[in-house]
Amino acid sequence: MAERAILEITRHSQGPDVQEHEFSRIERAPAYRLVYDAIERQILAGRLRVGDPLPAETQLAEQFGVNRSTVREGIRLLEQSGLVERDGGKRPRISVPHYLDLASSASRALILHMVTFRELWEASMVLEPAIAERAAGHIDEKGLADLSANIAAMTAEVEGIETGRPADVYGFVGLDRAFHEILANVCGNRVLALAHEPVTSLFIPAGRIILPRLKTYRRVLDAHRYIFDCLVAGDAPGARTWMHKHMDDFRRAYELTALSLDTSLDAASLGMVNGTAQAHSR
Amino acid sequence: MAERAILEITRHSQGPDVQEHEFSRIERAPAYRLVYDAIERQILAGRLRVGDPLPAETQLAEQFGVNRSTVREGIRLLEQSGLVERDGGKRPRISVPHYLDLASSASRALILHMVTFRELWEASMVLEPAIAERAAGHIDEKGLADLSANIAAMTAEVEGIETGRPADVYGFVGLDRAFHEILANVCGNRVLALAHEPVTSLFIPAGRIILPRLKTYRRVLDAHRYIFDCLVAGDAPGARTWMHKHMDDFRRAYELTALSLDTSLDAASLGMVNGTAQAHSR
DNA sequence: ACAGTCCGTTTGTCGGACAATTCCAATTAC
DNA sequence: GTAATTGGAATTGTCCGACAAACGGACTGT
Repeated sequence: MAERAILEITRHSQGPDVQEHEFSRIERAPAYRLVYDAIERQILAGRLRVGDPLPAETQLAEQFGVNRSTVREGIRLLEQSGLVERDGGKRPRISVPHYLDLASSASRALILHMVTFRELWEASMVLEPAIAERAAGHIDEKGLADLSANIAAMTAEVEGIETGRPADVYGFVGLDRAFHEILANVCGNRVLALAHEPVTSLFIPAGRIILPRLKTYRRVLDAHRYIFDCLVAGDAPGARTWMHKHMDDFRRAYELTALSLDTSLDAASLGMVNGTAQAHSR
Repeated sequence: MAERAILEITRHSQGPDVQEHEFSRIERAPAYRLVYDAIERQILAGRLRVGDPLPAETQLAEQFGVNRSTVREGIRLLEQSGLVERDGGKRPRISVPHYLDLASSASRALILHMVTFRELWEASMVLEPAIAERAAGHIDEKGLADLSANIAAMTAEVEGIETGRPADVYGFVGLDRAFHEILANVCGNRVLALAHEPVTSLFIPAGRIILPRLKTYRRVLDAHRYIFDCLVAGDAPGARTWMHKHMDDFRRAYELTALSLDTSLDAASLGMVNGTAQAHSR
């Protein structure tokens, strides 16, 4: 019986609760947005469960009493907000957006707002040591293995560079980022991991500026090694301390490049286009 | 001359680089997504500037060589990702997503992943004191005025409650949230503000659980007052210390409700539906 | 200068159509 | 009996054409 009423669209037709002198702002949302809102509510309320396929477009159109095109536009909104996931040409399925996916678009927004390197560094001085500290108490076997592999790869890269091979800056920065990302994901706190993600993303352009100029590859690797050792030993204060030093190194290196801390990270220094393109191709 | 080539769509038609035995996975992104990618690139590259109106749908359809419906679906993706903004029935305009908008959907994602109160509290113990500390050095006249008004409103509310009036829990939690949000926005660091936003969002359901049970209204107000006084005096360490106490109070209160710190904040316990609906109706 | 009117443009929505896939189930081959 | 095939129904992606409503701007009358 409730089958028909599962999905209902609500035109927010401002009821007769208008004041006498003041008229409340008249709100007209397009139908495709109402479709989006309605389906979103069903998902958040749990009536449409994660993993289930989305009802067919024609069926939705019929239930909502709108055209299929309108329903499709609403579904696009859901798609971009991560609440439905389509895999190839298959039926789109209800899904829970992974918080880290959303963080990548947040970092894009930050770049467009031209945050400065100082802001990035300050935030990382707050977050990274806290994450390292907690990671010492929460890391598991797999996390340690991942970190170990990451350090091994970076070691190989650094030794290659020191024997004269041209540096693969992109690859190195990627390894650096991966190290910090692993830490965030094993620190046992998803809120911190989410808060941290834009920081790692923004470090990529910053790293690409610094590393080729100052060649601090070995120094980065050593810091990672010390942190790793602390994690193995379960030494939370040590992990925090080393991470703190590691981050402060980064600021000093940036200052040595003669770039002001208050210059903004702009989209030109990017890889940004690649970054977002990747984010959408799940 | 470049007028025609400003917007170009790239079908990723995997060239003839297929191996002999292995066929590389053919990738078919739907056209509406290619439209999205193409326009996004133009915006990030700065060829479509913020504030400009988006080209007309028919024009885009013609340039891309696809149907207008397809273009429209692509625009919906842009819309949800915040890169275009439509105000009423007017021409949609290119816009830069405000990072805080994106954070609200991130906090929704966190709820769906059932983060625990402990995670929320830990993250706030890291972020809130750091923000308070920085706010002491950066706050301006307007920020102080906003905080002052916020505290005045909360004072009125608390005094009303203490004279027997029934407590407006929703209103109080809203004021509490606003206080912390103002702080984040005047701390002079947008990365921290972004990282902080999901924390304030998630505190709303938590506050609604705690406050009516323990009636710690006065205690919250006092903490806000102490912090405010430190900000006025430019006392950064003091602001940090009081915020630290304020957050720790919150944990203790939560424990007193006999709820485990490791219970998750679920969508049911919160006006999440309202929250997101509000977020979209900018 | 200002208000009102007219008209082209643009968006929102509708209806229908069709190719390409996917899904599912019955059928066939072993 | 089980596995492979095949055929049709369902579904998505895309296209076409159409129209009402709202917006923007020019034009006009006062």
